Amino acid sequence: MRWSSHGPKGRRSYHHGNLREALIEAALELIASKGPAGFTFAEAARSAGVSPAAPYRHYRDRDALLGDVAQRGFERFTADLETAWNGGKPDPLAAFKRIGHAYLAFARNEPAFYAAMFESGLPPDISAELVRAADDAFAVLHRASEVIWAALPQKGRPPAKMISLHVWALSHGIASLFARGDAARRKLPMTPEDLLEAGILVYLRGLGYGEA
Amino acid sequence: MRWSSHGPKGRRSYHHGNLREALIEAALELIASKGPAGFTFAEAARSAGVSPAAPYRHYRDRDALLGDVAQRGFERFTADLETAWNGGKPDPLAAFKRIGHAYLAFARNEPAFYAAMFESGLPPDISAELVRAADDAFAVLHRASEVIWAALPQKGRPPAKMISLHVWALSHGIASLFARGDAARRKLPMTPEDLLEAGILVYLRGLGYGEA
DNA sequence: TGTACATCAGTGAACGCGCGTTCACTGATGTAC
DNA sequence: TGTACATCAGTGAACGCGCGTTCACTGATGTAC
Repeated sequence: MRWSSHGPKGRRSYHHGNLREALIEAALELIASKGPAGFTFAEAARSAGVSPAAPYRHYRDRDALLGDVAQRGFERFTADLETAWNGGKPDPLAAFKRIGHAYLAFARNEPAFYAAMFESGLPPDISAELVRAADDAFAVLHRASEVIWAALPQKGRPPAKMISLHVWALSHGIASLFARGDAARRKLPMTPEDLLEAGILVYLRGLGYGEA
Repeated sequence: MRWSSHGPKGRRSYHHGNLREALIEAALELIASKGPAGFTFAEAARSAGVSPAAPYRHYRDRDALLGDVAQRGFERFTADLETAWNGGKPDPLAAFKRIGHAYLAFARNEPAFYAAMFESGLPPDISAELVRAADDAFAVLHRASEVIWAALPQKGRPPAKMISLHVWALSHGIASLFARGDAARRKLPMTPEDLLEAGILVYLRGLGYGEA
C-alpha cells in the first residue's frame, strides 16, 4: 500500500493512494445516512475528496462499487458468524444460538453493509466474487447445522441443508423486520434476540433435538 | 368518481378525473421495473400523462405517494391473508399453511407492492393509516395463531403473539430471500413453499401441536 | 331552470441543482538499462 | 547510480439530462339562489 505524502495544507498529494478503500468508506456512510438509494457516485467521490472522474479508475459504475461494498459486507459477516460459532464450543446449542445473535447484531450494527448485501436491489450474482462471499457466509450456518443435525434422532430428520435454510430465514426475517439499524425498524414487544432464541428452541424441539 | 369525457384525439380532457389512482399505478410499474429507488415523481406524472406539477395536487412529495402505495399494498395483503385463512376452514393447520403460501405468493406476484411495503426505506410509521394497514395484516396472522395456540398443550406454551411473530418472521425471511419477484431473488434447491411449510410443521411440532 | 360565482384540478414555462460521463491533460510512481 | 520513459491515478472543465419545485394561469366542475 502506498501512502502519499501530505502537502503543505494537510491535503493529500496528487495520488490519493487509497482511493478504493476511501470510496467504500464513503459509500457506507452515505448508505447509512440516506439508504442504498441515496448514494451517488459523485457524492462518494466528493466525500473522498477527489474529483468526480476519479472513481472511474476503480469502478465501472455505481453498481460495481455497490457490489464491492456488498462483497466486503459478506466477508465481515462470515467472520462474525465464524467467531460466534467458535467451532461449536462449549456446546453446539449455545454456539448455534450465538450465530443467531451474531446475525441480529450485524443487522443492527452495520445497517449500511446489511442494506448493500440484502436490500440494494442488486442481483445477488452480479459478480463471481460476490456469489462466493455470500456462499461463504451461508456455509458457516450450514456447517453449524450439520453438527446439530448429527445429534438429531434419525427417524424423519430433514436434511441438514434444510435446517440451515430455516434458521437463516428465521434470523433474516427477524433481523429485517425488527432488528435493523435504520429507520425502517418495526417495534416489537420483546428483544429480537429473545424472539429469535425462542424460535430456534421451539424449532429444534420440533426436530427432537436433545431427546434421549 | 368523475370520468372526464375524452377529447377528439382520444386524450383525456383538462381534468384527469382519476389522477390519484393513475399515479399509484404508475408508481407500481416504475417500482416493478426499476426498484423503489428508481421511481421519481416526475416520471410518475409523465407516465400518467400529466404535467410534472400535477401530482402536487394529491401528494406532498414522493414519500407521500410511496407511503400510499405501501398502504394499499398492506390492504391488499390483508385481504389475501384473510382469504387464505378462510376462518380456519376446513381445519386450522391447513388454513395456517395457506397463510404462509399467501405470504410467498404476494411477495412473488406483487414485487412492487412488497418493495414499497418492506424495502422502500420509509419509516413504517410515516402515517397513521399506514400503521393501521400494516397492523391489520399482522392481525390476520395473529388471530390464526390464537386458534392454533388454543389447541396446544398448556404446559409451557408461549404466548400466541410470539407464535405469530415467529411465523411472520419465517415467512418474511423466506419471501425476502427466496420468493421475491425481482432480480434479487436467491436460488434455492427446493420451492420456497416447501421450505416454509416444512419449517412451520417442525415449529408446530416443537410446540406440541397435534399431540393427544 | 339558468346563471353567477367559487373552487377544484389541471397546465406549461421556468429555475437551480446535482448527476453521470467524457475528454485531453498532468503529476507521481515504477522500471529498464 | 542516474536517467529516460512507460504507466498509473489523478485533475478539472465541460456536456446534456432529468429531477424537484414554484408560479401565475385557466379550463372544468359544483352549487347557491
